[in-house]
Amino acid sequence: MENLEGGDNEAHALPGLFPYFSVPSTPVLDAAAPPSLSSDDSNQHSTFVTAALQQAAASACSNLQLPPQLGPGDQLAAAAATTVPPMILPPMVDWSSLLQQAGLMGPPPVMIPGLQQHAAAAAAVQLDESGENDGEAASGSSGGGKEKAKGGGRSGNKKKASRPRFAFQTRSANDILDDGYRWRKYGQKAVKNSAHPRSYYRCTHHTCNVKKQVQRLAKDTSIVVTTYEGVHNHPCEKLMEALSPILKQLQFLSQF
DNA sequence: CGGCTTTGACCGGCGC
DNA sequence: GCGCCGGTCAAAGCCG
Repeated sequence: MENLEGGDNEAHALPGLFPYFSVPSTPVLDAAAPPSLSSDDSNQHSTFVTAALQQAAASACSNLQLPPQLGPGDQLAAAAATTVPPMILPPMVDWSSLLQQAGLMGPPPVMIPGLQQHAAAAAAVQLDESGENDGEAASGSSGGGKEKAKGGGRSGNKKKASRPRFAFQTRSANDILDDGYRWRKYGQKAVKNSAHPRSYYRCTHHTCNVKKQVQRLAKDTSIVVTTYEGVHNHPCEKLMEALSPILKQLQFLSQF
């Protein structure tokens, strides 16, 4: 495992997937070797998004033409804003046109230079697998999940439908990356062949069924592997919070 | 008091 | 069929 060149400790936005990170962490470059989270490969559907995305995110930050009132810290938020999938943006604001007018975003769909290949690959995984059971997220599992477990109405679901999963590694002392979303921990399990337990989190948003698993690599405990399952169907709260003053300005300016 | 974490138990999938 | 293992539930406790 190698650190990203330069070993920057900046937070990194993972375009379209993980729009907001505020916890300093070092992304891990070695994308060729998916983390062995467990003895079996239960993450066979995972797409490991590492170097390319982080590089792209970094270049996106540096390429952005930002208004003078934006500090370096805001660059990340702005960069993230350019990469948030349209589906998670609030409907009341024409974000893309606003950002476009401000020079923060190119014509949709947004693609960061250098990212196309990997993002497309990731998107392909999403499309392929989410097609099966997109309804699950919509119907919500808050009730369904319960029924699935304790004896209850276990009728239909024979095979657990696969959902789009994305995993990435960060070198960080913190297990929990602040990705802007709110997570509720619902389980922790000791994993075979690993001294560190795996933690299970679920997005706290009512209609969102995204889950994530967090675990430290057995071979290199300084590396945290975060696996996201599903796609958020709501805005990133912290991102929106961070962007709201900027967007108010943009809205104001767009009137002229 | 609401939201969150902890933790033991339960369940299904899978390999043998 | 059995046992192992990963994933999830849910009660209990903690915390602001």
